[in-house]
Amino acid sequence: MQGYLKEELQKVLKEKYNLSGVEFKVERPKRKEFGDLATNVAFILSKHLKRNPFEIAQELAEELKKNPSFESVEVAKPAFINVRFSKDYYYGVLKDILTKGFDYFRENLGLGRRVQVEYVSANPTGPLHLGHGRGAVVGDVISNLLEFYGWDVTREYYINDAGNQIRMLGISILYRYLELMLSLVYEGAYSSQSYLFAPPGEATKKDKLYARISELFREIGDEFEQNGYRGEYVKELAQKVYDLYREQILELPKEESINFLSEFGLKEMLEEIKRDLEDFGITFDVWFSEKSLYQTRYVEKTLNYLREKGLLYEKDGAVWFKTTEFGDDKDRVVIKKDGSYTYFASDIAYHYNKYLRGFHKVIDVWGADHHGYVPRVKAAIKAFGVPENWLDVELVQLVKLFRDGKEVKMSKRAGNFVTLRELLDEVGKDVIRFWFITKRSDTPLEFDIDKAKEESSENPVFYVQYAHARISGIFREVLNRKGFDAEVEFEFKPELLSSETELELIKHLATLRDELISIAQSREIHLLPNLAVELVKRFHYYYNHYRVMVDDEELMKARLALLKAIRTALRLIFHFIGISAPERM
RNA sequence: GGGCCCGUAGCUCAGCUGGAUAGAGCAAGGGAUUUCUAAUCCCUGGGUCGCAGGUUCGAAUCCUGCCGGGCCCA
Repeated sequence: MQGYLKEELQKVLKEKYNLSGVEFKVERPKRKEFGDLATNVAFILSKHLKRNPFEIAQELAEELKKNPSFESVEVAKPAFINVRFSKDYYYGVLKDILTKGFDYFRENLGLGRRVQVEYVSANPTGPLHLGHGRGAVVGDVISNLLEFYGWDVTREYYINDAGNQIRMLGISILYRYLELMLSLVYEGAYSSQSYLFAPPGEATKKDKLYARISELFREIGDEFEQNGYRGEYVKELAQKVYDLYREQILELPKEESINFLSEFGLKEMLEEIKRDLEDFGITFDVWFSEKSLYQTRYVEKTLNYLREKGLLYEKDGAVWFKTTEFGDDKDRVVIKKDGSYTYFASDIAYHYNKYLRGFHKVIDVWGADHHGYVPRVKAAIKAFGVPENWLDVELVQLVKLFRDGKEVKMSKRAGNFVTLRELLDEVGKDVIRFWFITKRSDTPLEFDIDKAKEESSENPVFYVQYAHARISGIFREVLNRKGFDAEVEFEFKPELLSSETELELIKHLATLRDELISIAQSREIHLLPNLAVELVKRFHYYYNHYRVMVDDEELMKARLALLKAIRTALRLIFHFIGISAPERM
């Protein structure tokens, strides 16, 4: 609808003033006296043409009036042009939605180009917390939108499996495992004959166990105290290790046992993360391992490339990357004094890898605590000669959880944060997904469990889903009582929908198409819940004021057609948000 | 100390590439049910858009300063 009017205006500008590429706004006025759409084009033109905007508006209006799709074209006060579309235009829209379904709303914005959305990418050293969950939803919804609008989307999770934190996970598991073993030895789990008796002059097996436990405690105790992961989940992992391997871990040399447990923990955590995300409706096309960048020498190659370009230098025993040449506020270390690579080094390599994989665009969804990181990664990209806007970073702020009006911070499992799983089990996927995108993602979100759960009847998620269930209910009843199946394609007379309410509803659907497109372009996904509520509000009003199942069969069919179109739009929005469309509630 | 984000109704938030009388949900008060699902609808009240300047035909929107909150870096 907006697109249509814009095109028509551009044609007029070209013919009448020989102007092209003029940027102006076409939008839905807040007050319906101002028509279906209004444009500020005359204001813009007055600057170009150096003429009175009101006169220009009048000239343009005269041209537009020739088009039968417009019922009226008026010029208002300063110089707005208010356009009203004809009924036939709207009836055409309704027919279009019924025949094309989702495709009515589609527009090929991506032109099949490849885009990568990287999101979550949480360290696999603990369960996902709420912040990760928000990032997960944001990334997923963006992906859904881009996919629908013609992009070839790759959803990717970057696994930080190379750094010291994985070793620390191993140490933490080992520490908890030692605690577990110690208590078992004390409690007598190792008190059978074979453990208690030994040939004369030799220590018993039990004593040996005890000595080994003490030895390992001494060796890793400090490290655990300083940097260990303390969440309950580490104890669970240790228990799992014990269930599988009993005391065998003690028989390994220290480093070997740490490596073994690191790998074990990594694998377990990743599986858990995968499960949590799947229950959240989120799956990835690619799980990209940081470690693989080292194994394939990608980091090395990338740094060599930079070195050849003269962008690396040594200072204080470390290797630095001249990111300041590309807009960063200071240079960054890529190889530390001790010869190890920084995270930044592998991040550069990762993004170089993304570029070489041929993505036309890359969107990184990051926690907002990484915002200081954006300039240096962008700098790296520029150093590769890649256009800066090739990468977009969506920053996602924290989620604060409230219960009984108080902030909930602690979780037994994670130690610090409430886990996504805990919230998922308590309030369910749909509610979380909906609420997590109701606010712009770069500002902190407050999530009130009581509102999300206990007052579910007043919850916008249910409000919106209820509309879908109601429509489905009507279709069921129409089939039951009248034997008419509205699910299959049927003929109808749109002109029977002649009331103001009905026409407004169709208009709204036409507008919705424009708004969804604009959301996909700007990625302002926080507007999606609003959009759903707006549409549903109109539907509920309609439901309460008009009966669909009426004796006049033609009228009934026309109204069913309208409901079907509404349901199509609703399902599409639900699909974007990733919530279910219930048949009954 | 430097940087980023935020401040709009009692609460949670839209609106911010300048545009017509600043919106929604919740909460508060009143009303609608022989119905295709009342998890609904209708009505009412509620605002110095943090404060002060500036830019211009016009500012919640752009600029500057200040106040308050969050985060990152040193």
